[in-house]
Amino acid sequence: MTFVSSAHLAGVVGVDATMVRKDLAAVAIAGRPKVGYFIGDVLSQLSGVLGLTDRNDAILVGCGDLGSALARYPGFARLGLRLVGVFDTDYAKVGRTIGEHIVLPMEKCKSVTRIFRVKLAVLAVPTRAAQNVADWLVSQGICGIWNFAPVDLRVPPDVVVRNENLALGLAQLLHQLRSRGVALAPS
Amino acid sequence: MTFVSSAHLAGVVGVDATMVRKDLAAVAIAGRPKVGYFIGDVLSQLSGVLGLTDRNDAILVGCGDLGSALARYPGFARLGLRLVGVFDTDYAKVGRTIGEHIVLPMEKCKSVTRIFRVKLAVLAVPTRAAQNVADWLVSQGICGIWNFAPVDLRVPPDVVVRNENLALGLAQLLHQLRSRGVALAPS
DNA sequence: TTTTGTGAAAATCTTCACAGCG
DNA sequence: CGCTGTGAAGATTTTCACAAAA
Repeated sequence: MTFVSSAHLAGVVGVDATMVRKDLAAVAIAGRPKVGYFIGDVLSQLSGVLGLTDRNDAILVGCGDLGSALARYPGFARLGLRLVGVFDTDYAKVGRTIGEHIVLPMEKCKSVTRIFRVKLAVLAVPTRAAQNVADWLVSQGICGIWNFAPVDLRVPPDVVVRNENLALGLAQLLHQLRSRGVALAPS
Repeated sequence: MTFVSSAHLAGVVGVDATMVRKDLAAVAIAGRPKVGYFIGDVLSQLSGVLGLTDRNDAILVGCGDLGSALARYPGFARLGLRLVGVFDTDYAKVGRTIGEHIVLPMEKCKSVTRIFRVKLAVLAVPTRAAQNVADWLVSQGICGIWNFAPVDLRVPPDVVVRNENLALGLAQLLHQLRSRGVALAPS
């Protein structure tokens, strides 16, 4: 089983087989007639395209429940995300161990960011603090923010923000259920 | 400022103005020429379409870091999500207070689900336990699962699952940064 | 004149159909 | 044969252009 057909991939992912072939062709992954696609090729090429082959250094700011969960979240390591520092302003949390990390005081953030040339920050602070922290991070040279606070951050155009929109996800789920006629609260 | 134009909404959301008009028309929100759309209409109608006007009862299963964060996440209440029960199998956690909730033992889940006729479950258990818990929830009559474990759950076709794909979100952010030429790790 | 609402045009995305290759 | 690769057809989405309304 070192080869896989577009039809099989299509079945697993739940899309049309032609689509799979077109997409793989678009990222220059070639298959062989009669045989299919070499699984090694698919995996390595796809990883490359998605940027998972390089190591991705990042800092995590905010070690509340959500921050702690993220620091321990399984699978980030597999995606190449390496947290080179985990920070919180709350001195009660500083020194605590979270997964593999020890919480550092915010004061250390500047030097860690500079030493490791970190460009990416995971933001898991309370909503009211998010914009301020983001501004500060940007001034430190951060140019990518993975934002978990439910607020739209204002950043310069050269900074990329990805909002993890839990509220939106919930709305979509609710809508899907309702469109199937499921009542979510007893009348 | 009780009216808003499609052009203004388009600017805020970052899409074409015609698109805004088409979409609003699709959900039966009418505007008035020269004036625009009545903001009250837009908000109330849109809330209705998204199912945010009804109360949405749900249970939360799993009170680790992520579960705790979710139980406290601001904004769910505004979206109409009401957690009627918060559960964990770990007796060390049972009885603990998380935000407004008290952690209940899994044994109580069955009766709470039945009494409140809960159809929606938020799943925040360790990856290895997710499928088992999901199976059990479905057998209790749950028909919507908001899954935070990084695993594709196998459920009957009448059950709706929404995966909160943190890994995917990260991959997208990394890809965006790389396409802008940002190196995320020093060489 | 400004802004909605919408049919028509343009662009894009998806599927079909089949040549080519092993 | 079975499966890839791809041009053409089909479907859908987005944009354009303009009539109608206040």
